[in-house]
Amino acid sequence: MLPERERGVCCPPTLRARPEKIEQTSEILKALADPTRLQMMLSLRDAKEPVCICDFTATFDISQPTVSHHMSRLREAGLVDVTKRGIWSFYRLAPDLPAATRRILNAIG
Amino acid sequence: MLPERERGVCCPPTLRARPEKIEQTSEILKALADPTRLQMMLSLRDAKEPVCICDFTATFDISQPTVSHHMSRLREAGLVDVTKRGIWSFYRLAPDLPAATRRILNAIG
DNA sequence: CGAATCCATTGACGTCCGTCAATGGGTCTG
DNA sequence: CAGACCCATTGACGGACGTCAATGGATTCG
Repeated sequence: MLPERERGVCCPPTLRARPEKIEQTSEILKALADPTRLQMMLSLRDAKEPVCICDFTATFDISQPTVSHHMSRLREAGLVDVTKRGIWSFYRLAPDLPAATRRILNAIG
Repeated sequence: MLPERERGVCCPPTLRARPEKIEQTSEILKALADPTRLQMMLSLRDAKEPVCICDFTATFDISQPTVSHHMSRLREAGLVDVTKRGIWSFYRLAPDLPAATRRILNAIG
C-alpha cells in the first residue's frame, strides 16, 4: 500500500550514510566498474600468488600500455599493491583492504 | 615466496568467470558507481515504502531532470522499478533483483 | 476550462574514460 | 657493451557521462 500524499508535500528519504562515505564508496565502485579491471580484481582475489603484468597482457586482448593503465587506476583507488622483482611487476590485492571493500569483492561471484 | 620465472615465460591467470558474466556485473557496478545513484539505491534498499522522484529532488542538490535521468539509468540496469500513482512516480528496488546484486548492495554499508 | 504540480525527454556543453602507438627507463643475458 | 625483454608514461582520439535549461505531456484542483 502506497502512502497517502498531499499535493506538493514531500517526505525526503533519510540519508543514513555520510556524503563523504558515499563519495568514497563510489570511487571504489568506479574502479571496479570496467570489465577488464573487474576481471583483474577477481583474478587477484583468487590468486594464491601475486600476478605480473605480462600475465594479464597475455590473457586479455588489450595492449600492454592499457593493462598498465588499468593497474594504475586500481592502485590509485587503493585496491592493489605492487612488488617489483627483477624485470617483473607483481600485483596483489592491497593487504589493508577495508572490510566493506572486501565484502563487495566477495559478493560479486 | 614469489614464483620463479624464465625470461619471456608467462603463466596467464585462470579466468574463472565467463566474459559474459563479467560484462553483466560491470554494467551493474557502472550503474552504482555514481554518488547520487549510489545514495538513491541505498535509500531505496532501506526504505519501507516506494519513494517518489519529488522526494529525491528535495533531498539532493541537483535539478529534477538530473534526478529523472539517474533513475532512468537505474531502471535500464534493471535495479529499480516504477509505479505511477496520480502525478507521482514511485520507485523501489526491482523485486526480482539477482542474488549477487543484492549481496553487493548489502555489502556496501 | 485554467492554473499548478510532477515528471520524462531533448539538446547542449564540458569532463572523464578506455584505448592505442610511440617513447624511454630498468634489468637481465650473452 | 649490445640486444632483448618488461613495464610505465605521454599524447592523442572517439565515445560515454553528469549536469542543466527548456519543453511538453499527464494529472489534479478550483
